[in-house]
Amino acid sequence: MKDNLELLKSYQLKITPQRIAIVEELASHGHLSIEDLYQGLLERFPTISLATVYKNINAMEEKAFVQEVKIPEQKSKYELTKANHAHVVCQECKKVEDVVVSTKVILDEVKDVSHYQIDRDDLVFTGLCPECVVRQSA
Amino acid sequence: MKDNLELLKSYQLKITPQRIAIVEELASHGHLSIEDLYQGLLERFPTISLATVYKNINAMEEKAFVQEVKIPEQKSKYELTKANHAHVVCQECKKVEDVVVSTKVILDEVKDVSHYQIDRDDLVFTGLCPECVVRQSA
DNA sequence: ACTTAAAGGAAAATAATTATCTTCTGCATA
DNA sequence: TATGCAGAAGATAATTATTTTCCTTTAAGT
Repeated sequence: MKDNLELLKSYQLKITPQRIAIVEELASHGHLSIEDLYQGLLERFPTISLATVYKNINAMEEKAFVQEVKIPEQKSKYELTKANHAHVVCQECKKVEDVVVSTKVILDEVKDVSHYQIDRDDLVFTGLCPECVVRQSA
Repeated sequence: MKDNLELLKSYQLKITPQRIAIVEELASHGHLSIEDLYQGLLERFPTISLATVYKNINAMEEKAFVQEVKIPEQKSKYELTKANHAHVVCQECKKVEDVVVSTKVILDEVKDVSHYQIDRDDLVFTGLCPECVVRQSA
């Protein structure tokens, strides 16, 4: 994961072992809550402070390096900023995944109906993932 | 607002002056945070407890009478449950409004791409409301 | 290597939410 | 209409979540 170092640098964030670990956690797990991150990092840094996680996530959000994802009925998750995308959430196993869908049609309609100038969209679709669908019907 | 009484009853929520007030606040203001509600109710019930607001909102959410709306960079807002709709948020004046848009196209695409069974969608579009657009360019 | 601004860690301070307990009240029923 | 009770309100304490402070350590430029 050498890229992560470059990536952090390019966002003007000082590179520290804790920050590298946060990025690696996010890169490998995708969507994590503050508590998830803290638990994950504790294994590598037994003395890490919860405040460090908060401070870093806030700093990274500040620099738009990570983004908060607000999900119904769940605590916020964080992900590395990437190309705009929507999220699907499984209400059964709680997993969160990215989905790339075309938003042009709905965006046009929203602009048309609301007369707002839209700069950002946060789309969360909740339901059952394929695995939990079969589990349900079983 | 006589309907509100019937409405509360139909959701098996005991009718109290505080609850009527909460419903009226939500009905007239649309989207309110816990704090907004508390401040609003304080004028009518100088002794109301913040815990009462929390307990009632939770009870109402439980019964699906109200719904939480999670908005980027803001504290959660609550609204009376109504026909499914999306939200537009002005990043300048912070106002939140409902927008009714067709979700069929995007829903189909999400289902197609993710293979999830989708039961719910939470769509939030952020930008500038018409008033703030003109204010910006002025 | 040396310097310094910034990051980490521990703990305290705030904020947000929930729980507990007592008193009060909506409302079903006699 | 009177009465009993489940559930609601209010006050407060207890939890939980998040942010800030303060001091020590460290990344990174010179």
